[in-house]
Amino acid sequence: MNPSRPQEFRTAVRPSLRQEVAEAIKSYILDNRLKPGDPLPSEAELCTALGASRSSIREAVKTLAVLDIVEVRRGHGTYVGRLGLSALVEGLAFRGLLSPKDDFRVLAELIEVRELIECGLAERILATLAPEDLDALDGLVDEMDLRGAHDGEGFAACDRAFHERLMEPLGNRLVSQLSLAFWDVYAIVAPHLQGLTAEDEAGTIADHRAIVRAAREGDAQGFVRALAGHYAPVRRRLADARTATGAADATDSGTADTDPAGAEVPEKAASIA
Amino acid sequence: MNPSRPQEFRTAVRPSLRQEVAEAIKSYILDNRLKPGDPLPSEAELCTALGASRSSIREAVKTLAVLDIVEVRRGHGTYVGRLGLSALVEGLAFRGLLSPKDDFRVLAELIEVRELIECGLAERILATLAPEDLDALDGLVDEMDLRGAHDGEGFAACDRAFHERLMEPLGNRLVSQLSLAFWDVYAIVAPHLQGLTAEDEAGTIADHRAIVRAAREGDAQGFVRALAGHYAPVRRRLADARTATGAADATDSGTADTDPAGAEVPEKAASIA
DNA sequence: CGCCATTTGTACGTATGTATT
DNA sequence: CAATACATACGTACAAATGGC
Repeated sequence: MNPSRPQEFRTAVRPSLRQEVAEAIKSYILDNRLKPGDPLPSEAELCTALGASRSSIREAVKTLAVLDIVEVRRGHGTYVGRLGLSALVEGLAFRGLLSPKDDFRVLAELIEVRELIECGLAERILATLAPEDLDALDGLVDEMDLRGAHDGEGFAACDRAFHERLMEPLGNRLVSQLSLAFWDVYAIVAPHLQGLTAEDEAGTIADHRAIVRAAREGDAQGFVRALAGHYAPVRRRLADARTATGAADATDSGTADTDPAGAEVPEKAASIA
Repeated sequence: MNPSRPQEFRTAVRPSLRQEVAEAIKSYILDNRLKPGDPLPSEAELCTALGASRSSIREAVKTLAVLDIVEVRRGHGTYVGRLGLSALVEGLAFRGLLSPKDDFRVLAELIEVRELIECGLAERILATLAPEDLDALDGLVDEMDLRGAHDGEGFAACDRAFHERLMEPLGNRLVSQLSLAFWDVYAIVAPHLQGLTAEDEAGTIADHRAIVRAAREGDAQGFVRALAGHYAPVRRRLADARTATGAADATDSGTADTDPAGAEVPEKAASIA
Protein backbone atom coordinates (compact mmCIF):
# COMPACT_ATOMS: atom_id res chain seq x y z
CA MET A 1 0.00 0.00 0.00
CA ASN A 2 2.67 2.43 0.97
CA PRO A 3 5.46 2.27 -1.58
CA SER A 4 7.65 4.84 0.12
CA ARG A 5 10.74 3.78 2.00
CA PRO A 6 10.29 2.74 5.58
CA GLN A 7 13.21 4.43 7.26
CA GLU A 8 15.23 7.57 6.66
CA PHE A 9 13.18 9.97 8.67
CA ARG A 10 14.73 9.87 12.10
CA THR A 11 16.42 13.25 12.42
CA ALA A 12 15.02 14.94 9.36
CA VAL A 13 13.56 17.66 11.52
CA ARG A 14 16.91 18.78 12.88
CA PRO A 15 19.97 17.73 10.92
CA SER A 16 22.19 17.76 14.02
CA LEU A 17 25.19 20.01 13.75
CA ARG A 18 27.52 17.11 13.15
CA GLN A 19 25.64 16.10 10.04
CA GLU A 20 25.58 19.69 8.90
CA VAL A 21 29.33 19.79 9.29
CA ALA A 22 29.68 16.55 7.39
CA GLU A 23 27.53 17.92 4.60
CA ALA A 24 29.56 21.11 4.57
CA ILE A 25 32.77 19.15 4.19
CA LYS A 26 31.26 17.11 1.39
CA SER A 27 30.08 20.28 -0.30
CA TYR A 28 33.55 21.72 0.09
CA ILE A 29 35.02 18.74 -1.70
CA LEU A 30 32.38 18.86 -4.41
CA ASP A 31 32.51 22.61 -4.95
CA ASN A 32 36.29 22.66 -5.20
CA ARG A 33 36.28 19.52 -7.32
CA LEU A 34 38.93 17.87 -5.21
CA LYS A 35 40.30 14.47 -6.11
CA PRO A 36 41.38 11.61 -3.86
CA GLY A 37 44.53 12.60 -2.01
CA ASP A 38 43.92 16.33 -2.12
CA PRO A 39 44.40 18.04 1.22
CA LEU A 40 41.51 19.31 3.30
CA PRO A 41 41.51 22.15 5.82
CA SER A 42 42.76 21.26 9.27
CA GLU A 43 40.33 20.75 12.11
CA ALA A 44 41.11 24.17 13.52
CA GLU A 45 40.37 25.83 10.20
CA LEU A 46 37.16 23.88 9.91
CA CYS A 47 36.21 25.04 13.40
CA THR A 48 36.53 28.70 12.55
CA ALA A 49 35.12 28.31 9.04
CA LEU A 50 32.04 26.39 10.10
CA GLY A 51 31.63 27.93 13.52
CA ALA A 52 31.57 24.61 15.30
CA SER A 53 33.65 23.15 18.06
CA ARG A 54 36.31 20.52 17.61
CA SER A 55 34.07 17.80 18.94
CA SER A 56 31.54 18.25 16.19
CA ILE A 57 34.17 18.61 13.51
CA ARG A 58 35.99 15.52 14.69
CA GLU A 59 32.89 13.38 14.83
CA ALA A 60 31.85 14.56 11.39
CA VAL A 61 35.29 13.87 9.96
CA LYS A 62 35.26 10.40 11.47
CA THR A 63 31.95 9.56 9.90
CA LEU A 64 33.28 10.67 6.52
CA ALA A 65 36.42 8.64 7.11
CA VAL A 66 34.32 5.51 7.56
CA LEU A 67 32.73 6.13 4.18
CA ASP A 68 36.16 6.54 2.62
CA ILE A 69 35.17 10.05 1.61
CA VAL A 70 37.95 11.41 3.79
CA GLU A 71 41.22 9.96 4.92
CA VAL A 72 42.97 11.12 8.08
CA ARG A 73 46.71 10.65 8.54
CA ARG A 74 47.84 11.19 12.09
CA GLY A 75 50.05 14.15 12.62
CA HIS A 76 49.75 14.91 8.95
CA GLY A 77 46.33 16.13 8.05
CA THR A 78 43.04 15.14 6.49
CA TYR A 79 42.72 14.41 2.80
CA VAL A 80 40.08 13.39 0.33
CA GLY A 81 39.56 9.63 0.56
CA ARG A 82 39.72 7.06 -2.18
CA LEU A 83 35.96 6.56 -2.32
CA GLY A 84 36.26 2.81 -2.12
CA LEU A 85 33.80 0.25 -0.80
CA SER A 86 35.44 -0.40 2.54
CA ALA A 87 32.26 0.61 4.33
CA LEU A 88 30.30 -2.01 2.40
CA VAL A 89 32.85 -4.64 3.33
CA GLU A 90 32.81 -3.75 6.99
CA GLY A 91 29.05 -3.58 7.16
CA LEU A 92 28.43 -6.82 5.34
CA ALA A 93 31.16 -8.59 7.27
CA PHE A 94 29.57 -7.58 10.54
CA ARG A 95 26.20 -8.69 9.32
CA GLY A 96 27.66 -12.03 8.46
CA LEU A 97 29.33 -12.38 11.80
CA LEU A 98 26.29 -11.31 13.74
CA SER A 99 23.93 -14.10 12.77
CA PRO A 100 26.04 -17.22 13.25
CA LYS A 101 22.98 -19.41 13.26
CA ASP A 102 21.58 -17.89 10.12
CA ASP A 103 25.09 -17.13 9.01
CA PHE A 104 25.26 -19.69 6.26
CA ARG A 105 22.43 -17.91 4.61
CA VAL A 106 24.31 -14.63 4.44
CA LEU A 107 27.32 -16.36 2.98
CA ALA A 108 25.19 -18.27 0.53
CA GLU A 109 23.66 -15.02 -0.64
CA LEU A 110 27.12 -13.60 -1.00
CA ILE A 111 28.33 -16.47 -3.15
CA GLU A 112 25.20 -16.23 -5.24
CA VAL A 113 25.89 -12.58 -5.99
CA ARG A 114 29.51 -13.25 -6.86
CA GLU A 115 28.48 -15.99 -9.23
CA LEU A 116 25.77 -13.80 -10.68
CA ILE A 117 28.22 -11.03 -11.46
CA GLU A 118 30.88 -13.19 -13.05
CA CYS A 119 28.54 -15.46 -14.96
CA GLY A 120 26.27 -12.67 -16.08
CA LEU A 121 29.23 -10.85 -17.58
CA ALA A 122 30.82 -13.97 -19.03
CA GLU A 123 30.42 -13.04 -22.68
CA ARG A 124 31.64 -9.51 -22.18
CA ILE A 125 34.58 -10.79 -20.14
CA LEU A 126 35.60 -13.17 -22.88
CA ALA A 127 35.29 -10.42 -25.44
CA THR A 128 37.59 -8.06 -23.55
CA LEU A 129 40.18 -10.47 -22.17
CA ALA A 130 43.44 -9.85 -24.01
CA PRO A 131 46.15 -12.51 -24.44
CA GLU A 132 48.27 -10.77 -21.82
CA ASP A 133 45.37 -10.97 -19.40
CA LEU A 134 45.10 -14.68 -20.01
CA ASP A 135 48.81 -15.08 -19.43
CA ALA A 136 48.56 -13.10 -16.23
CA LEU A 137 45.70 -15.30 -15.08
CA ASP A 138 47.73 -18.41 -15.81
CA GLY A 139 50.61 -16.91 -13.90
CA LEU A 140 48.39 -16.29 -10.92
CA VAL A 141 47.19 -19.87 -10.93
CA ASP A 142 50.80 -21.01 -11.11
CA GLU A 143 51.59 -18.85 -8.13
CA MET A 144 48.64 -20.32 -6.27
CA ASP A 145 50.08 -23.71 -7.01
CA LEU A 146 53.46 -22.68 -5.66
CA ARG A 147 52.10 -21.31 -2.41
CA GLY A 148 50.03 -24.43 -2.03
CA ALA A 149 49.31 -25.37 1.52
CA HIS A 150 52.31 -23.59 3.03
CA ASP A 151 51.07 -20.05 2.68
CA GLY A 152 47.33 -19.87 3.05
CA GLU A 153 47.59 -16.10 3.12
CA GLY A 154 49.37 -15.93 -0.21
CA PHE A 155 47.03 -18.52 -1.64
CA ALA A 156 44.04 -16.39 -0.77
CA ALA A 157 45.75 -13.30 -2.14
CA CYS A 158 46.29 -15.04 -5.46
CA ASP A 159 42.69 -16.12 -5.54
CA ARG A 160 41.63 -12.54 -4.97
CA ALA A 161 44.00 -11.23 -7.59
CA PHE A 162 42.69 -13.81 -10.04
CA HIS A 163 39.12 -12.65 -9.75
CA GLU A 164 40.30 -9.06 -9.85
CA ARG A 165 42.18 -9.62 -13.06
CA LEU A 166 39.19 -11.42 -14.48
CA MET A 167 36.90 -8.42 -14.09
CA GLU A 168 39.37 -5.63 -14.60
CA PRO A 169 39.48 -5.57 -18.43
CA LEU A 170 35.76 -4.89 -18.50
CA GLY A 171 36.54 -1.35 -17.52
CA ASN A 172 33.60 -1.15 -15.14
CA ARG A 173 35.16 0.00 -11.88
CA LEU A 174 31.96 -0.53 -9.96
CA VAL A 175 31.59 -4.21 -10.78
CA SER A 176 35.28 -4.78 -10.15
CA GLN A 177 35.12 -3.19 -6.76
CA LEU A 178 31.88 -4.91 -5.89
CA SER A 179 33.26 -8.28 -6.86
CA LEU A 180 36.36 -7.75 -4.76
CA ALA A 181 34.34 -6.36 -1.88
CA PHE A 182 32.26 -9.52 -1.77
CA TRP A 183 35.41 -11.57 -1.94
CA ASP A 184 36.76 -9.67 1.06
CA VAL A 185 33.57 -10.14 3.02
CA TYR A 186 33.63 -13.85 2.36
CA ALA A 187 37.26 -14.05 3.43
CA ILE A 188 36.42 -12.28 6.67
CA VAL A 189 33.28 -14.19 7.55
CA ALA A 190 34.04 -17.72 6.34
CA PRO A 191 36.85 -18.49 8.85
CA HIS A 192 34.51 -17.74 11.73
CA LEU A 193 32.13 -20.49 10.76
CA GLN A 194 31.87 -23.92 12.19
CA GLY A 195 30.95 -26.94 10.17
CA LEU A 196 32.58 -25.64 7.05
CA THR A 197 35.21 -27.99 5.76
CA ALA A 198 38.44 -26.32 4.80
CA GLU A 199 39.02 -25.07 1.30
CA ASP A 200 40.08 -27.70 -1.17
CA GLU A 201 43.18 -26.08 -2.57
CA ALA A 202 43.84 -28.62 -5.28
CA GLY A 203 40.26 -28.39 -6.46
CA THR A 204 40.36 -24.62 -6.38
CA ILE A 205 43.45 -24.57 -8.55
CA ALA A 206 41.88 -26.98 -11.01
CA ASP A 207 38.78 -24.82 -11.11
CA HIS A 208 40.78 -21.75 -11.95
CA ARG A 209 42.70 -23.57 -14.63
CA ALA A 210 39.43 -24.65 -16.17
CA ILE A 211 38.22 -21.08 -16.10
CA VAL A 212 41.30 -19.81 -17.90
CA ARG A 213 41.15 -22.65 -20.40
CA ALA A 214 37.57 -21.89 -21.32
CA ALA A 215 38.41 -18.22 -21.58
CA ARG A 216 41.34 -18.93 -23.85
CA GLU A 217 39.14 -20.97 -26.14
CA GLY A 218 36.48 -18.29 -26.12
CA ASP A 219 33.98 -20.85 -24.91
CA ALA A 220 31.39 -18.80 -23.10
CA GLN A 221 29.29 -21.75 -22.02
CA GLY A 222 32.33 -23.62 -20.79
CA PHE A 223 33.42 -20.48 -19.02
CA VAL A 224 30.13 -20.22 -17.18
CA ARG A 225 30.23 -23.93 -16.43
CA ALA A 226 33.73 -23.62 -15.01
CA LEU A 227 32.67 -20.72 -12.83
CA ALA A 228 29.63 -22.62 -11.62
CA GLY A 229 31.87 -25.57 -10.89
CA HIS A 230 34.10 -23.31 -8.87
CA TYR A 231 31.29 -22.04 -6.70
CA ALA A 232 29.32 -25.28 -6.57
CA PRO A 233 31.25 -26.95 -3.73
CA VAL A 234 31.01 -23.83 -1.62
CA ARG A 235 27.28 -23.63 -2.22
CA ARG A 236 26.90 -27.30 -1.41
CA ARG A 237 28.85 -26.98 1.83
CA LEU A 238 26.78 -23.99 2.82
CA ALA A 239 23.56 -25.80 2.01
CA ASP A 240 24.66 -28.84 3.98
CA ALA A 241 25.59 -26.73 6.97
CA ARG A 242 22.27 -24.95 6.86
CA THR A 243 20.21 -28.10 6.74
CA ALA A 244 22.42 -29.68 9.39
CA THR A 245 21.72 -26.90 11.85
CA GLY A 246 18.07 -26.87 10.89
CA ALA A 247 18.19 -23.18 10.11
CA ALA A 248 16.80 -23.50 6.61
CA ASP A 249 13.62 -21.88 5.43
CA ALA A 250 13.40 -22.16 1.69
CA THR A 251 10.26 -20.10 1.23
CA ASP A 252 11.38 -17.09 3.18
CA SER A 253 10.11 -14.10 1.20
CA GLY A 254 10.57 -11.77 4.15
CA THR A 255 10.69 -8.04 3.84
CA ALA A 256 14.45 -8.31 3.55
CA ASP A 257 15.06 -5.96 6.43
CA THR A 258 13.07 -7.01 9.45
CA ASP A 259 13.81 -10.21 11.22
CA PRO A 260 10.53 -11.90 12.06
CA ALA A 261 12.18 -14.34 14.43
CA GLY A 262 11.59 -12.66 17.76
CA ALA A 263 13.38 -13.96 20.84
CA GLU A 264 13.66 -12.30 24.20
CA VAL A 265 14.97 -8.76 24.23
CA PRO A 266 17.49 -8.08 26.95
CA GLU A 267 16.27 -5.05 28.85
CA LYS A 268 19.65 -4.55 30.43
CA ALA A 269 22.64 -6.51 29.25
CA ALA A 270 25.58 -7.98 31.09
CA SER A 271 29.23 -6.97 31.22
CA ILE A 272 30.71 -5.49 28.13
CA ALA A 273 34.30 -6.51 27.72
CA MET B 1 53.59 -8.42 -8.70
CA ASN B 2 52.13 -7.94 -5.30
CA PRO B 3 48.69 -9.45 -5.27
CA SER B 4 47.82 -8.29 -1.76
CA ARG B 5 45.33 -5.53 -1.27
CA PRO B 6 46.56 -2.01 -1.73
CA GLN B 7 44.93 -0.23 1.16
CA GLU B 8 43.85 -1.16 4.64
CA PHE B 9 47.13 -0.59 6.38
CA ARG B 10 46.96 2.98 7.52
CA THR B 11 46.72 2.61 11.27
CA ALA B 12 47.56 -1.03 11.58
CA VAL B 13 50.53 -0.21 13.76
CA ARG B 14 48.44 1.49 16.42
CA PRO B 15 44.76 0.65 16.35
CA SER B 16 43.86 4.08 17.73
CA LEU B 17 41.67 3.91 20.79
CA ARG B 18 38.58 4.87 18.88
CA GLN B 19 38.84 1.82 16.69
CA GLU B 20 39.49 -0.35 19.71
CA VAL B 21 36.35 1.00 21.27
CA ALA B 22 34.43 0.39 18.06
CA GLU B 23 35.70 -3.18 17.95
CA ALA B 24 34.76 -3.62 21.59
CA ILE B 25 31.23 -2.48 20.89
CA LYS B 26 30.98 -4.79 17.91
CA SER B 27 32.27 -7.65 20.01
CA TYR B 28 29.71 -6.78 22.65
CA ILE B 29 26.94 -7.05 20.09
CA LEU B 30 28.32 -10.29 18.70
CA ASP B 31 29.02 -11.94 22.04
CA ASN B 32 25.57 -11.15 23.38
CA ARG B 33 23.94 -12.06 20.06
CA LEU B 34 21.93 -8.87 19.98
CA LYS B 35 19.46 -8.20 17.21
CA PRO B 36 18.55 -4.95 15.46
CA GLY B 37 16.69 -2.74 17.88
CA ASP B 38 18.21 -4.18 21.03
CA PRO B 39 19.46 -1.57 23.47
CA LEU B 40 23.13 -0.90 24.02
CA PRO B 41 24.80 0.51 27.12
CA SER B 42 24.70 4.27 27.44
CA GLU B 43 27.76 6.34 26.66
CA ALA B 44 28.49 6.79 30.35
CA GLU B 45 28.37 3.05 30.95
CA LEU B 46 30.64 2.46 27.99
CA CYS B 47 33.07 4.99 29.42
CA THR B 48 33.43 3.15 32.70
CA ALA B 49 33.28 -0.29 31.11
CA LEU B 50 35.93 0.40 28.47
CA GLY B 51 37.96 2.91 30.45
CA ALA B 52 37.82 5.51 27.73
CA SER B 53 36.63 9.08 27.71
CA ARG B 54 33.30 10.05 26.31
CA SER B 55 34.88 11.72 23.30
CA SER B 56 36.42 8.47 22.17
CA ILE B 57 33.25 6.56 22.91
CA ARG B 58 31.20 9.02 20.95
CA GLU B 59 33.46 9.01 17.92
CA ALA B 60 33.47 5.23 17.89
CA VAL B 61 29.69 5.09 18.20
CA LYS B 62 29.34 7.57 15.36
CA THR B 63 31.48 5.49 13.06
CA LEU B 64 29.35 2.46 13.85
CA ALA B 65 26.24 4.52 13.27
CA VAL B 66 27.41 5.35 9.76
CA LEU B 67 27.75 1.65 9.02
CA ASP B 68 24.23 1.07 10.30
CA ILE B 69 25.66 -1.23 12.95
CA VAL B 70 24.37 1.06 15.64
CA GLU B 71 21.49 3.48 15.77
CA VAL B 72 21.53 6.50 18.04
CA ARG B 73 18.34 8.12 19.24
CA ARG B 74 18.93 11.38 20.96
CA GLY B 75 17.71 11.58 24.53
CA HIS B 76 16.83 7.92 24.32
CA GLY B 77 19.86 5.75 23.92
CA THR B 78 21.88 3.75 21.45
CA TYR B 79 20.60 0.55 19.89
CA VAL B 80 21.74 -2.10 17.49
CA GLY B 81 21.28 -0.84 13.95
CA ARG B 82 19.43 -2.41 11.07
CA LEU B 83 22.57 -3.47 9.24
CA GLY B 84 21.39 -2.04 5.96
CA LEU B 85 23.36 -0.70 3.04
CA SER B 86 22.94 2.99 3.75
CA ALA B 87 26.72 3.42 3.86
CA LEU B 88 27.02 1.97 0.37
CA VAL B 89 24.38 4.36 -0.89
CA GLU B 90 25.99 7.38 0.68
CA GLY B 91 29.45 6.46 -0.50
CA LEU B 92 28.43 5.67 -4.06
CA ALA B 93 26.23 8.73 -4.26
CA PHE B 94 29.10 10.95 -3.24
CA ARG B 95 31.36 9.27 -5.72
CA GLY B 96 28.83 9.95 -8.42
CA LEU B 97 28.44 13.56 -7.42
CA LEU B 98 32.16 14.14 -7.14
CA SER B 99 33.16 13.52 -10.73
CA PRO B 100 30.62 15.51 -12.69
CA LYS B 101 32.71 15.43 -15.81
CA ASP B 102 33.23 11.70 -15.61
CA ASP B 103 29.92 11.40 -13.88
CA PHE B 104 28.07 9.73 -16.70
CA ARG B 105 30.47 6.91 -16.45
CA VAL B 106 29.64 6.23 -12.82
CA LEU B 107 25.95 6.27 -13.61
CA ALA B 108 26.45 4.07 -16.63
CA GLU B 109 28.27 1.55 -14.48
CA LEU B 110 25.44 1.72 -12.00
CA ILE B 111 22.80 1.02 -14.63
CA GLU B 112 24.88 -1.81 -15.97
CA VAL B 113 24.99 -3.46 -12.56
CA ARG B 114 21.27 -3.05 -12.04
CA GLU B 115 20.56 -4.61 -15.39
CA LEU B 116 23.05 -7.37 -14.69
CA ILE B 117 21.34 -8.28 -11.44
CA GLU B 118 17.81 -8.31 -12.75
CA CYS B 119 18.57 -9.96 -16.08
CA GLY B 120 20.94 -12.50 -14.60
CA LEU B 121 18.26 -13.61 -12.18
CA ALA B 122 15.46 -13.51 -14.72
CA GLU B 123 14.72 -17.23 -14.79
CA ARG B 124 14.80 -17.55 -11.03
CA ILE B 125 12.58 -14.49 -10.70
CA LEU B 126 10.00 -15.95 -13.06
CA ALA B 127 10.11 -19.21 -11.18
CA THR B 128 9.39 -17.62 -7.83
CA LEU B 129 6.94 -14.89 -8.79
CA ALA B 130 3.52 -15.85 -7.41
CA PRO B 131 0.24 -14.64 -8.91
CA GLU B 132 -0.21 -12.24 -6.02
CA ASP B 133 3.21 -10.78 -6.76
CA LEU B 134 2.20 -10.22 -10.36
CA ASP B 135 -1.00 -8.56 -9.26
CA ALA B 136 0.94 -6.35 -6.89
CA LEU B 137 3.30 -5.40 -9.69
CA ASP B 138 0.38 -4.51 -11.91
CA GLY B 139 -1.08 -2.45 -9.09
CA LEU B 140 2.17 -0.57 -8.73
CA VAL B 141 2.24 0.23 -12.43
CA ASP B 142 -1.35 1.43 -12.18
CA GLU B 143 -0.36 3.66 -9.31
CA MET B 144 2.54 4.99 -11.34
CA ASP B 145 0.07 5.82 -14.05
CA LEU B 146 -2.17 7.63 -11.58
CA ARG B 147 0.60 9.77 -10.15
CA GLY B 148 1.72 10.57 -13.65
CA ALA B 149 3.41 13.88 -14.02
CA HIS B 150 1.78 15.49 -11.00
CA ASP B 151 3.73 13.70 -8.32
CA GLY B 152 7.25 12.94 -9.44
CA GLU B 153 8.05 11.88 -5.91
CA GLY B 154 5.31 9.30 -5.82
CA PHE B 155 6.14 8.19 -9.32
CA ALA B 156 9.71 7.46 -8.30
CA ALA B 157 8.54 5.72 -5.14
CA CYS B 158 6.37 3.41 -7.23
CA ASP B 159 9.25 2.68 -9.55
CA ARG B 160 11.38 1.77 -6.57
CA ALA B 161 8.67 -0.37 -5.05
CA PHE B 162 8.23 -2.13 -8.37
CA HIS B 163 11.82 -3.23 -8.57
CA GLU B 164 11.73 -4.14 -4.91
CA ARG B 165 8.71 -6.35 -5.39
CA LEU B 166 10.36 -7.89 -8.40
CA MET B 167 13.37 -9.11 -6.44
CA GLU B 168 11.75 -9.80 -3.11
CA PRO B 169 10.26 -13.25 -3.82
CA LEU B 170 13.74 -14.55 -4.57
CA GLY B 171 14.39 -14.58 -0.85
CA ASN B 172 17.92 -13.28 -1.28
CA ARG B 173 18.05 -10.30 1.02
CA LEU B 174 21.45 -9.24 -0.23
CA VAL B 175 20.47 -8.91 -3.88
CA SER B 176 17.24 -7.16 -2.93
CA GLN B 177 19.07 -4.62 -0.83
CA LEU B 178 21.81 -4.18 -3.40
CA SER B 179 19.30 -3.60 -6.15
CA LEU B 180 17.45 -1.02 -4.11
CA ALA B 181 20.68 0.60 -3.00
CA PHE B 182 21.69 1.13 -6.60
CA TRP B 183 18.26 2.50 -7.34
CA ASP B 184 18.69 4.98 -4.49
CA VAL B 185 22.12 6.03 -5.69
CA TYR B 186 20.79 6.64 -9.15
CA ALA B 187 17.90 8.66 -7.79
CA ILE B 188 20.32 10.81 -5.82
CA VAL B 189 22.90 11.35 -8.53
CA ALA B 190 20.83 11.61 -11.70
CA PRO B 191 19.03 14.88 -10.85
CA HIS B 192 22.37 16.63 -10.42
CA LEU B 193 23.39 15.98 -13.98
CA GLN B 194 23.21 18.31 -16.90
CA GLY B 195 22.47 17.19 -20.39
CA LEU B 196 20.24 14.39 -19.26
CA THR B 197 16.79 14.68 -20.72
CA ALA B 198 14.03 14.18 -18.22
CA GLU B 199 12.58 10.75 -17.57
CA ASP B 200 10.02 9.62 -20.08
CA GLU B 201 7.17 8.70 -17.78
CA ALA B 202 4.91 7.23 -20.41
CA GLY B 203 7.73 5.10 -21.75
CA THR B 204 8.69 4.00 -18.27
CA ILE B 205 5.16 2.87 -17.55
CA ALA B 206 4.99 0.99 -20.83
CA ASP B 207 8.31 -0.68 -20.03
CA HIS B 208 7.06 -1.86 -16.67
CA ARG B 209 3.88 -3.17 -18.19
CA ALA B 210 5.92 -5.13 -20.69
CA ILE B 211 8.00 -6.56 -17.87
CA VAL B 212 4.95 -7.73 -15.97
CA ARG B 213 3.39 -9.13 -19.12
CA ALA B 214 6.45 -11.21 -19.92
CA ALA B 215 6.61 -12.38 -16.33
CA ARG B 216 2.97 -13.42 -16.39
CA GLU B 217 3.54 -15.43 -19.51
CA GLY B 218 6.67 -17.02 -18.04
CA ASP B 219 8.60 -15.79 -21.03
CA ALA B 220 12.16 -15.50 -19.75
CA GLN B 221 13.59 -14.16 -22.97
CA GLY B 222 10.84 -11.63 -23.31
CA PHE B 223 11.37 -10.70 -19.68
CA VAL B 224 15.04 -10.03 -20.28
CA ARG B 225 14.21 -8.14 -23.43
CA ALA B 226 11.70 -6.00 -21.58
CA LEU B 227 14.22 -5.22 -18.89
CA ALA B 228 16.86 -4.34 -21.46
CA GLY B 229 14.33 -2.14 -23.19
CA HIS B 230 13.70 -0.42 -19.91
CA TYR B 231 17.34 0.38 -19.32
CA ALA B 232 18.23 0.99 -22.96
CA PRO B 233 17.10 4.62 -23.20
CA VAL B 234 18.95 5.49 -20.00
CA ARG B 235 22.10 3.87 -21.30
CA ARG B 236 21.73 5.65 -24.59
CA ARG B 237 21.26 9.03 -22.94
CA LEU B 238 24.28 8.41 -20.78
CA ALA B 239 26.37 7.36 -23.76
CA ASP B 240 25.26 10.41 -25.71
CA ALA B 241 26.11 12.72 -22.84
CA ARG B 242 29.52 11.14 -22.45
CA THR B 243 30.44 11.46 -26.08
CA ALA B 244 29.01 14.96 -26.18
CA THR B 245 31.30 16.13 -23.38
CA GLY B 246 34.20 14.23 -24.90
CA ALA B 247 34.82 12.36 -21.69
CA ALA B 248 34.57 8.90 -23.22
CA ASP B 249 37.34 6.35 -23.16
CA ALA B 250 36.00 3.01 -24.23
CA THR B 251 39.15 0.99 -23.62
CA ASP B 252 39.80 2.20 -20.13
CA SER B 253 41.10 -0.85 -18.26
CA GLY B 254 42.27 1.21 -15.31
CA THR B 255 43.11 -0.24 -11.93
CA ALA B 256 39.59 0.53 -10.85
CA ASP B 257 40.72 2.56 -7.86
CA THR B 258 43.29 5.11 -8.92
CA ASP B 259 42.37 7.97 -11.16
CA PRO B 260 45.14 8.37 -13.74
CA ALA B 261 43.91 11.77 -14.83
CA GLY B 262 46.14 14.06 -12.82
CA ALA B 263 45.46 17.77 -12.77
CA GLU B 264 46.92 20.37 -10.45
CA VAL B 265 46.71 19.62 -6.77
CA PRO B 266 45.69 22.60 -4.66
CA GLU B 267 48.23 22.91 -1.88
CA LYS B 268 45.95 25.11 0.14
CA ALA B 269 42.37 25.62 -0.84
CA ALA B 270 40.06 28.58 -0.71
CA SER B 271 37.12 29.42 1.53
CA ILE B 272 35.06 26.57 2.75
CA ALA B 273 31.40 27.42 3.05
C1' DC C 1 0.44 20.46 32.54
C1' DG C 2 5.09 21.07 34.64
C1' DC C 3 8.94 18.68 36.79
C1' DC C 4 12.71 15.65 36.82
C1' DA C 5 15.90 11.87 35.64
C1' DT C 6 18.25 9.88 31.86
C1' DT C 7 20.67 10.20 27.64
C1' DT C 8 22.67 12.18 23.80
C1' DG C 9 24.55 16.67 21.61
C1' DT C 10 27.68 20.59 21.82
C1' DA C 11 31.38 23.37 23.61
C1' DC C 12 35.75 24.50 25.61
C1' DG C 13 40.10 23.68 27.71
C1' DT C 14 44.30 21.06 28.23
C1' DA C 15 47.75 17.68 27.72
C1' DT C 16 50.26 14.23 24.89
C1' DG C 17 52.12 11.80 20.88
C1' DT C 18 53.63 12.20 16.21
C1' DA C 19 55.35 13.79 11.81
C1' DT C 20 57.37 17.57 9.29
C1' DT C 21 60.70 21.31 8.89
C1' DC D 1 67.75 18.96 18.59
C1' DA D 2 64.25 22.46 18.56
C1' DA D 3 60.10 24.44 16.70
C1' DT D 4 55.86 23.88 14.54
C1' DA D 5 51.61 21.88 13.14
C1' DC D 6 48.46 18.36 13.60
C1' DA D 7 45.82 14.60 15.41
C1' DT D 8 44.63 12.07 19.63
C1' DA D 9 42.74 11.80 24.05
C1' DC D 10 40.66 13.31 28.41
C1' DG D 11 37.65 15.93 31.42
C1' DT D 12 34.12 19.00 32.45
C1' DA D 13 30.26 21.75 31.84
C1' DC D 14 26.03 22.96 29.78
C1' DA D 15 22.24 22.47 26.22
C1' DA D 16 18.59 19.83 24.17
C1' DA D 17 15.55 15.93 23.65
C1' DT D 18 12.95 12.12 25.46
C1' DG D 19 10.04 9.63 28.65
C1' DG D 20 7.97 8.89 33.07
C1' DC D 21 6.09 10.91 37.31
